[in-house]
Parts: sequence; structure tokens; C-alpha cells
Amino acid sequence: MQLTRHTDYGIRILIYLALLPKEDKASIDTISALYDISRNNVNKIVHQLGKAKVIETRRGKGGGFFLDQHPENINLGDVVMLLENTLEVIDCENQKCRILPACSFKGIINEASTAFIDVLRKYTLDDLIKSSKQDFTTIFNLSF
Amino acid sequence: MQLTRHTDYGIRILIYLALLPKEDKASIDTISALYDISRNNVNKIVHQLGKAKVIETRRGKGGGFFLDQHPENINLGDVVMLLENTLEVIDCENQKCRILPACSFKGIINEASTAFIDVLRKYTLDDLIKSSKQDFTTIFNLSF
DNA sequence: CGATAGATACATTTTATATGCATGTTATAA
DNA sequence: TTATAACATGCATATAAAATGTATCTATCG
Ligand code: SF4
Ligand code: SF4
Repeated sequence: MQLTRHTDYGIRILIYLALLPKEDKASIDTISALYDISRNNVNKIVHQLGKAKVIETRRGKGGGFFLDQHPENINLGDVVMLLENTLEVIDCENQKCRILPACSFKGIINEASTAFIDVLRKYTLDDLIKSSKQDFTTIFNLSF
Repeated sequence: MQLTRHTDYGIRILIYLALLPKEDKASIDTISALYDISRNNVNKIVHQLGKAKVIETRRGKGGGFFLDQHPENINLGDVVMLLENTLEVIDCENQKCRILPACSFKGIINEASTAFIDVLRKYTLDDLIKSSKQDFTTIFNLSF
């Protein structure tokens, strides 16, 4: 029961974007260096977030990416569900489980993972930054 | 975000034990054959459940294992926490994350995984079998 | 055009999970 | 009491998932 780094990296990237001044763009290389995440990982995540319209990506010279919505409108539940590929906590079918027809564990697990996501749904990207903007700017050594 | 098979296997084993008539014992080989799980996997799980006093194991000829408590007293939250080795949904320290001091995501994730376990905590092993004893006996071809 | 920056595809490495193999230890039934 | 059934334990291997690396393509700006 663990979130993949892919997802966590995605959150980190969004946090950074949320702190950027309006009209500023980030680049894959910047983020890769900033967080010490392999360029290709960042690439993949940015692409995924772009396709899902969480961020907007611009190719070519002077390109980059930035939030497509206000941080208050970016729901953490949605983001995690997007980045985490395995929504199902257990894949009963795929392992020809003998007791499948009688088993109610899968239902309980489902209820539990819904509860998990529901907690995340209560928060937005803004909740991650609003109370610690100062700390973040110090960490990033930004001046705005 | 997925439970490991190890955990799921554990649940299956407990379900089987809960259905056994009083005073009956199961063996690693029986379970291994019944669920088509590798002998060593069953071995490890049984050992773990034994150490945690969820089941009682008896060595030697005529030995085996059986529930150490009534199914109503075996809490699914406890069992899952026991079998799932990674309780932490994300290991911030271990990846020298730059924004750790300012990040509130870990707290939110923690709240979410607590919610997950709390759902499991509402159920016991008995909940898994009480409403479908008949189905299970058919599946297992038991006659009691 | 030429440089920049994301898009895409595929290969490789690393890590986590699952299984296999061997052997030890203990209890009990013959 | 001795053979044997059954769990205990340690380590090795195989498999699968995740993370990272390499390469090339495409779009855009100046
Ligand atoms: S035991 Fe239940 S939850 Fe687990 S694989 Fe079988 S049907 Fe699914
Ligand atoms: S971003 Fe937050 S949750 Fe993720 S590793 Fe860093 S401190 Fe932990």
C-alpha cells in the first residue's frame, strides 16, 4: 500500500507551479534539476498532466508549462487518481481466485480505498501552499 | 496503491480457517493446493500469522494450524496492517525530498491512509464469512 | 533556418514482490 | 524410541513493476 514516486513527483511539480508568479513558465529541465528527478520522469509526468488539462504545455522556443487552473480548483483526489495507474487495490479477476464468487473482502477493500480518495478529495493544490508560501520560497530561493 | 498478494493470500487463508469445524486443523500443503499458492508463500504467511497470535501453529506429526481467536475478534484492519509491510504510503525521509519541511502533502496522505485502515477496522473475519458460508462450502467442497 | 522545448518510443537499470530450494526443529504416532 | 509429519528459518532465484536512460521527432519562436 504505497503511492508511487511518479505520483509524488507530480505533486511536487504542481506545488512548484502553484508558487510561480502569474505568466511564468517552468521547463522540464528546471524541474528536473530543482527536485533532482530524472529528466525523463519529469517529461512523462508533465506530459500526463498536460493531456489531462491540469497544466498547459507549450512546445518550442520560449515554451514550457504552467497551471491551467487556479490552485483552488485543482483537486488532490483527481490528481492522485490520474497519476496513480492502479486504481484497483486488488485485481481479483486477474489471479483466478477460487473464492471470488463468495468473497466480500473485495467490497470492503473497495470501500476503504474510496475512503482514502475521499480524504484527498477534500483538499486542493492551494491547501498545499497557502499556509507555507514563505517556507517554499526560502527553499526554492525564489524572490517574489 | 495496491495491496500485495501476500496480504490477500493471508485473508484467504483466514477465511478458510474460519470455515473449518472446531478442532480441525489446516496444513501448509492443504492450503497451498487449495488456493494454488506456492508452498513457500503459504509457509511465510502462516508463520507470520502465528507469531502475531492470530492463528496457533502446531509442529510435528498431526500438527497444523487454526484460528487462535473467534472470527468476530479478528479485526481486518489489524490483519492487513500486519501483513502489509509498508504502512507508510510515502517515505519522505528516504528520498531526501527538498520541500519536506514545508510540505503538508504527507499529512494529508497520512490522514487518507488512516481513513483507509479505519474502514477495515470496522470489519472482522466473521463479516467475511457469515453471509456466505453456504457459497464457501460449495466452493471448497466441504461437508459440514 | 537554427535553437529550444515538449512528445514519443523503446531500452535498460533498479527495486519490490513472489517463488524456489535446502535444511533445521519439534511433536507425535506407531 | 524412532520414523515421520509438519512448521521454522535462511538464503537464492525468478518475475514483475517502477524508475531512469537514450534517441529521435515535432512544434514554435526569433
Ligand atoms: S480473496 Fe477476495 S479479494 Fe482476494 S482475490 Fe479472491 S476474491 Fe479478490
Ligand atoms: S513532496 Fe511532501 S510527501 Fe512527497 S516526499 Fe516530499 S515531503 Fe514527502
